[in-house]
Amino acid sequence: MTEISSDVIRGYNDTMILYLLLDQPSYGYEISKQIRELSDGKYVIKETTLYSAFTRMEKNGYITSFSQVAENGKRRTYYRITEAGIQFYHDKCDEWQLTQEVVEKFITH
Amino acid sequence: MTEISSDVIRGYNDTMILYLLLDQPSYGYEISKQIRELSDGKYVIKETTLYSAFTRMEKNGYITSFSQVAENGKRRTYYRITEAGIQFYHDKCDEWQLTQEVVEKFITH
DNA sequence: TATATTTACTACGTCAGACATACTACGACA
DNA sequence: TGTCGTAGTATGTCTGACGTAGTAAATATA
Repeated sequence: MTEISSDVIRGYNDTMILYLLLDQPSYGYEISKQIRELSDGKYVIKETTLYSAFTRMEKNGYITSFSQVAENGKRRTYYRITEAGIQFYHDKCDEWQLTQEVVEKFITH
Repeated sequence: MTEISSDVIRGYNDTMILYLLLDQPSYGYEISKQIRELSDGKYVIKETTLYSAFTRMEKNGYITSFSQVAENGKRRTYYRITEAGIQFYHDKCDEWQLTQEVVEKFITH
């Protein structure tokens, strides 16, 4: 079966995460589930990939974090997208269009 | 201006090169020019990226190399795609379809 | 009640691919 | 004479993904 390799999705993990933060803050486990569901199980992000993406994006100023006790009594780290993050996300969407156009020229159907 | 980042194209450099080898053997400089032209200048592969891709793909059995003296009297290293390379290329094309479907869910237009 | 599973992470280390920088060498051309 | 185009090679660094492992609390199941 065809699978999505890490080399291919590399560079779009951040974009996917940011997309899921556009509406409201969220946290690791939730984001992970949403990526799996939205992609119909075709893509499952690794935990280490996800949490290192959070760290990187916070350092880059694309997200901010805050700790909060959830309904279930557990302490979670939530992430909120910043203005810079929104801008970055939109730039990535533009880049995706361009990438598609280019790669398509080298693909046979 | 929007540019294609190396993280995004990563995983498709090999595919692009193989595409250009489908019809006949070719060599670095020529491949490089063709990628630039076919992409309308939107993507220019770096020399180091290209030649290390040749080395990697030869090791993986996707291409074979032979040295030949060209019309201009210069010795060039040509590369020819193998059966395994053709198979790999087609697998990558399938993967591209899948990747597109997945990424699209996280992109706003 | 004991155990397994789900939730929600953190730490550490490795690897591959892209690329920056630099260098070689030859012919054409101005 | 020097620069541009052609056609590479060598070396080393960086980033993002991920393998492996461990922690800990809540919830479901036997």
